[in-house]
Amino acid sequence: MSTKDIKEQLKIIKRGTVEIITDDDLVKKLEKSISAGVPLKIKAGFDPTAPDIHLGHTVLIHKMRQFQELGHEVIFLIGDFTGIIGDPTGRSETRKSLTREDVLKNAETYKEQIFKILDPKKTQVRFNSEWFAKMSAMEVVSLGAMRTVARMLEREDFKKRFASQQEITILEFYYPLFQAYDSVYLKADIELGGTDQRFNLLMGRHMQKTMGVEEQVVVMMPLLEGTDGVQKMSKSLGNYIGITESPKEMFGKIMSISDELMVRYYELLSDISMDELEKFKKGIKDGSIHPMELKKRLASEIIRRFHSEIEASDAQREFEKVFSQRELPDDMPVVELKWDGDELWLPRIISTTVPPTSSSEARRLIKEGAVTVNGERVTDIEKKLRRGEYILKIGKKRFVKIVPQKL
RNA sequence: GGGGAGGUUCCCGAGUGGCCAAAGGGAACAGACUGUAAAUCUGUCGGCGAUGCCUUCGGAGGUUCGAAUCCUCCCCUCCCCA
Repeated sequence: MSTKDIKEQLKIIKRGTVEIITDDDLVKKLEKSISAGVPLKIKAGFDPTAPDIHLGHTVLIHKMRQFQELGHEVIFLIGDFTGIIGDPTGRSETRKSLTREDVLKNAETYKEQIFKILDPKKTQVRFNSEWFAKMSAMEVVSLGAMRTVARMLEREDFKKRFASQQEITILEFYYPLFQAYDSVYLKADIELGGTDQRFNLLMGRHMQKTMGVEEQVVVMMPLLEGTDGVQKMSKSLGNYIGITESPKEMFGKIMSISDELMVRYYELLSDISMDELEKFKKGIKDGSIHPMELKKRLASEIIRRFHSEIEASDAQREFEKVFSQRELPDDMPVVELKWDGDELWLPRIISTTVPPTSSSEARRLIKEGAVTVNGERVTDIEKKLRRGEYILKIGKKRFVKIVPQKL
């Protein structure tokens, strides 16, 4: 059990949150927990639809870790049952149901990844099919009595779909009810979720109250902005940093975020304390700390978590070498090139060795001064190269080593 | 079942007979500035050894010297009425 007092606990719990419903209930729960020496049950549900976990998903997991460190009991709930229904949240159209096999496969991926953040020994992994699979029809139907259709239609996405005459199946109406029942069954003290989960989280409170279980406190976390700093991180927007990406890619992506976003990432993804973060902010303001140094530190911390200490420092060294000192990277793709005659036209060489490039594209790049051959910038689109070895650099980050194909 | 709107290059979206490889915005890619910052500014943004040629505007035909634009049929999406 946590030795920290309520004030300290609250400070940690509130870090990065958007809203807590309600603060008073949270304080009461903590008081009770401390006096009785019983940890709180923290529940967070995950819909096993996303095998590609990115940093945005880890915000919640990170918050779970913090609860774990405070000595509370963390339940990582995999919604294998509800995953088959498909959460309609945020969808403008009916979601396709996943097959049972998909769900289980994705759940495995989740388990693999979350323990890079959570302590496996202190984490309960549960599947909600555990209780739903054996529920009687009677019980299921009775869940439907929990809410009226009018209340259901208050939810923004349902409202929109209903108004625009798109279909909403009764099955989808059941999703929030099932999620809420998870909280009832587990007797959750706190449920964590993103701001987009508001309706479902509150449904949990409602159902617990109705069914005579103490109401859970709802802790809502923000949806992390992607690398563009504006829209939420998502794979479809291409602004994500996946946690299985290579250390090199991760380092590069993190270094390219804005300073403001870096502060945000520190708050939501880093282990450093808020006090330390305050010092950082001051340092940036008065110029005593260079933001770039802090960004490197952040990148390093994140890579260490998902890869290793060594890979983190390698990634940093490589980054400094290539981008700060403008030297060549340790390894670059080597392409064998067949020379038909003595000389080959440079745009031709580029289009055949740098994958998504046409010769038109290559001409443009040359005109724009983006192309370097053995360190020399080339701006003549008529340039030809004699048979031999060359190192091409296209833009800031694309390198290719050309070697003649053996005869 | 009846009525209406529409499908355009990665996305949004103009264009309604030649001046259209197709406005504008976004994304992306480059260059400058830097800290690979972000922001900003500038340029590029179908293909081709190219002041020209080829392929693109839902699909298939047709009219025309000439079509993304007009006609016919088909496919798809959305809205209204029942």
